[in-house]
Formats: sequence, structure tokens, C-alpha cells
Amino acid sequence: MENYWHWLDVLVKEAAKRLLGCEIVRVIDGQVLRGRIVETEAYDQTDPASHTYTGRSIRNEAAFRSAGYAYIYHIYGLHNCLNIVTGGEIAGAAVLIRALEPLQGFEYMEERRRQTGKNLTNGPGKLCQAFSITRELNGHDLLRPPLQLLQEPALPSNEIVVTTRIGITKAADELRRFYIKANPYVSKL
DNA sequence: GAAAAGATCTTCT
DNA sequence: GAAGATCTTTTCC
Repeated sequence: MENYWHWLDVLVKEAAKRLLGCEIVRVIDGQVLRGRIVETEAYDQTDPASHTYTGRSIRNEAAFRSAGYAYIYHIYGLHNCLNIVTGGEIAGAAVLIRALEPLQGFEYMEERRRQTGKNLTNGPGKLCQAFSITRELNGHDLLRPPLQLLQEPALPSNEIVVTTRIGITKAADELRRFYIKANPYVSKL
């Protein structure tokens, strides 16, 4: 079992890197929104900062679903955050999507955000608002509309920057945040 | 431009 | 009853 936790941890970090450059496609009100993932963070059950650290609960149930599902939670009373589940069934692991580079549907995003430019999607709460991602989609299978994840070729490692995570107090010195080098949509460079 | 404060509510103790 | 994987606005340099 010790070995199992080790590899769960290795794999979620690997998935967080691998998700950089992949596309999120959202269909809403007859419109298609697209964005490219530029910043991620890895969380799993071995990690004190993770919602799954203390095991299953009502809130984190979706994080224990099959890999490739969405785990969406509500934070600070007014924001939602999107995760891609990577563990599956017996262990909770997920990658937080912290920032997107908008590709399509700018007008819709500007209207929802009441902001323009990089402020559309350069933060986990911001991108959920821009893409109308709410907890109705918690536990959604990301192979299907109205919210899909499209795989893209892996980025070369010299394009990826690794740092500590944002906004946490536990395990704050662990290198579990990944972003695309010099991308203006990264939440905090 | 940085720092501080306020908004606002679900989940878990 | 408190904490929290955040964002906006205001207030100061």
C-alpha cells in the first residue's frame, strides 16, 4: 500500500504537467467556448493540502470518481474551482486548473466576467465564471459535452515552470504547481 | 503597483 | 462556529 500512495502521488503530478496545453471546450447557450490550459496544481490523498487528505466526504465525492471526471467545489462563498480527477475510485487525486488562455468565445467571457484581457481567465475562480462552470457539472464525464477535455501533444519540459502552490497553508513548500513559461494568462508569474 | 479589507456561504468540527 | 485550492475594490504610497 505504501507503494500505491507513492505512485498515486507521482502520477497526479505527471498528469498536472501533461494537462498543460490541453484544451477545455464548453458549450453553453448555443455557444462554444474554448481555452488552453496554462497553469495547474496537483493534489492527492497523501497531501495535507488536498480536500481528499482526510478521506471521502459529501463535498469531495466527485474527486473519488473515475479519472477524467470533473471535481468542482465552491470556495470563499462565491467562487467555483475546476479539477480534473486523476486517481479513480479507490483514491482521491485531482489536478486544479488555475488558468486558461482563451481561444474562442471572447465576447461571452467578457460579458460574464465584466473584465477584458488576461483578467478573463487568469485564476481558478475567474475561469469558472468566464466559462460558466458551476457545481451542476460536479462529477461530469469530461469526454462528453457540455464540458470536454481535449488532449494535445505534451509540451517539452523546458517550456514548463515548477513552483510551490498558491493560497494554501499546509504542505506549502511542495513543488506541485506547473505553468507554461512566459504565458500572460498564468495567474501569478 | 502593492497592500489591505470586504464579500459571502458551504463544509466539516 | 471557523476555515477556506479566491477575487474585487479601495486605499495608500
